[in-house]
Amino acid sequence: MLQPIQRGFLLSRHVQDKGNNLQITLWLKTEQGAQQLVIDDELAVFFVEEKNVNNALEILQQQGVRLVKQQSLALKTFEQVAVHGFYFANLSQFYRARDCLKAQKIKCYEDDIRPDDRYLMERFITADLDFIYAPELKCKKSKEPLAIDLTMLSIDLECSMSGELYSIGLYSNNRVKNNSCELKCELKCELKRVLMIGEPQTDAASYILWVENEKQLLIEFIKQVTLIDADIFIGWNVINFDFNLLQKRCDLHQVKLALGRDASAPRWRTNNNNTDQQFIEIAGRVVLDGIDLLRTATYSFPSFSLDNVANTLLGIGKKVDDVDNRVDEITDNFLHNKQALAAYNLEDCRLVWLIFEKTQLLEFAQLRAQLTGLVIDRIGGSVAAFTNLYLPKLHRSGYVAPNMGDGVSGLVSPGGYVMDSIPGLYDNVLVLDFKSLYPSIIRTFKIDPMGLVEGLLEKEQGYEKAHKQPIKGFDGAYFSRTKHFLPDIITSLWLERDKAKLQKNAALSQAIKIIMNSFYGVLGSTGCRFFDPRLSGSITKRSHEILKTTTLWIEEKGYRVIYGDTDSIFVHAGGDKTATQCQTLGIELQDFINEKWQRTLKKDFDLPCDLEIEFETHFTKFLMPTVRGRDVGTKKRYAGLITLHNKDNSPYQKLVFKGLESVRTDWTQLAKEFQQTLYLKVFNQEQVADYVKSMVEKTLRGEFDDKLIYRKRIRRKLSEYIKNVPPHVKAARLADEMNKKLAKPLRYQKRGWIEYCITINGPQALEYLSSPLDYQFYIDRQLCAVADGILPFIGTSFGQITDAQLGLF
DNA sequence: TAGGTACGTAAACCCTT
DNA sequence: AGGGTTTACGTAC
Repeated sequence: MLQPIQRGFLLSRHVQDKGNNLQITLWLKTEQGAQQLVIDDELAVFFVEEKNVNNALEILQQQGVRLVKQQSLALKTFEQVAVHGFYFANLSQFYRARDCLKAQKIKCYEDDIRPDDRYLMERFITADLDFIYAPELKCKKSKEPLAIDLTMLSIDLECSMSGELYSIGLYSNNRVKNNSCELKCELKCELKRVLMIGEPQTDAASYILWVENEKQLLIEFIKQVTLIDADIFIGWNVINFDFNLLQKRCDLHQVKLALGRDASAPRWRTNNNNTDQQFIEIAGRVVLDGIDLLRTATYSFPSFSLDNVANTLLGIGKKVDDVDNRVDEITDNFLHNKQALAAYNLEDCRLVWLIFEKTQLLEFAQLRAQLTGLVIDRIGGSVAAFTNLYLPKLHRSGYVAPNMGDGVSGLVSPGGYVMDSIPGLYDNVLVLDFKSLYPSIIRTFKIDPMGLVEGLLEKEQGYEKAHKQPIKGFDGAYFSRTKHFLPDIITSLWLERDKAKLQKNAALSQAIKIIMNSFYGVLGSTGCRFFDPRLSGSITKRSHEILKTTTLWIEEKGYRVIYGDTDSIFVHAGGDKTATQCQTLGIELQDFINEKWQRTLKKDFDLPCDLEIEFETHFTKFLMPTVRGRDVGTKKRYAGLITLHNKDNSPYQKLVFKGLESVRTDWTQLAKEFQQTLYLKVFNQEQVADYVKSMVEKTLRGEFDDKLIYRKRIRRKLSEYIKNVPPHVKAARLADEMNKKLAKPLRYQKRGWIEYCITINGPQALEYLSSPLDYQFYIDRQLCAVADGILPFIGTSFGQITDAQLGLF
């Protein structure tokens, strides 16, 4: 009897040796629930150049490595050398073979591709798959993305300083599928639970579940997890902290941390090269960390503390205490006010949940998995994503992929082109941007690893018909007009992104944008097997040409280009224009440039043009500062005023800062507020002298003491600052010396960030501030530096204004 | 369990005097 | 003491 085809979303994959064979385990979420698929007839494979085959076979035989089969294949390397496939029954033979051959300098191709990844990749399976038992298991890519809901569970631990658990919070608010009701009807089911060690309190909230001791807490947690049976755990630093601690406490009490859907304990992996990053595998479940995922989605915060992120994204204010006090407070609450601790515990779980909802993080992660084939909990992975998408296509065109390092040569490819700016205080500056410039260059000029190989062959062999001539790149590169993949991969992503934008699906649009932009970076990264500076160089050098040529065209029309960076051009429209005239001009320039590029590429390359510039911003006022203390214009630092409209169409002004002190986290609040107010006054042609003077006076009077705090990252271990000891490191060392004296934990030894002030005795950490603040330092280094960025453009300076002030005394 | 380069600024460091 | 160079950080794109 024919089994029905089932479909599922891939939660995790795993490969291991079982007996003498490989076993690939996939966990899926299907509409009927979670399901495990086991594939055990796969072989591991790598490829060896034909000329090395006999030698390789001999070596493997000598070493007693068992080869299942070896065969000639219709595959060749980028150097056009034929290869044989070497197949192995299990991982251990595969790895031994690889090591033996490597030791004998015999090159193996694709020997770093794990069999589970290869199994999925070669079937073009990313995240959605169809499977059938007919009678043995068969998997294939689902034709269209599935709409399978994954359920999440937010967890958070509270514990003592030394890691003894107090309580565990659980929160979820998953959508509930309701089949009896129309599609529109969406039900949510809120779950609140805090497992708390202690005597049951009769008046306590009903979500508190009292347990006797730590061991019971762990057992109850496992029970709850099994009962709730969520697909995804979420939390804040949840792997490195919460799960890590759970594992330790379970080990201590000899409790099996049976969180897997098959009741297995987690598998842990550490990052061998650097960092303390740990990876966790739980059978049939996934752990997603909010911090990592926000970073992957390109969110950036001065601090990724839960308080700060919740505050910024949700506007939910929780008091931001100092760390020591917080730990004390938790312990104090555990001893005297368990209900308060439970509420606090639950609230943190809920905040994480709300952040995931607000930023569509789960949807983002799911879409990324569907588009790239990366597992849903993967951090980073641009290179792997590229490989997943590219490798199977390459094989079907008769090539094996090069190894890492194959593409290296003496060449270096440049980055984006940054124009020299023309400093000044301007009215009406228009900004035009090329949309996704690098991806559009890849599309237009057919930049592609295999395309480069084929293009060079075509060039060598010569083609009579002009239209078949490969496209000239840079550094001797030629790209085939017809044989390539990347341009088409980008084109289809581009179309998906346009759809996503139409549907206002921000998470999808963002996921696609990140993937498209990562392709250039990957081609220029030596960590990628397809790295070749001729590829990245043909992208960036073309972008230089495009930016310079576009600038020329605008100038030929009689407008002055005052700046440009990588894909943007800043045009001075002239001070005599109305807002409407500026809008019209912006559109006019945009259309003119787009049309001209179409014609130019047709003429020069016989290519359709996917480049597209867009008029994006009209600055009514704009400042392009000079480099500090010099006459030349700066790069990557500017400010401007734009006019926006409320819902009722009433206009309001918005200040924009790029690169300047206002947007730098390592400048004081004083400098930032001063800059914003001062720039606004200058843009609105108001008097500034009184304001500047009053800021100086108030600073001296101590009115701004709470705004004089520097915040800076400590990017290395404290002991690694040897050649140079910057102020923030001085403050950190002093603070930890104090901590040592007071027998408190050291806070700054391993990376992190510090808040400090400059006192008359030098830098001191905020928590050990003992000397008076050095007001003159702040006036010179923060107020003066900010003021002199703009005041010269209205014919004055900080010195001039404050000298006059001193003159009065 | 490998996306990139370009750039400005502050302060420390180092050398010469 | 002064000036050039290096280090560290954060940012634009």
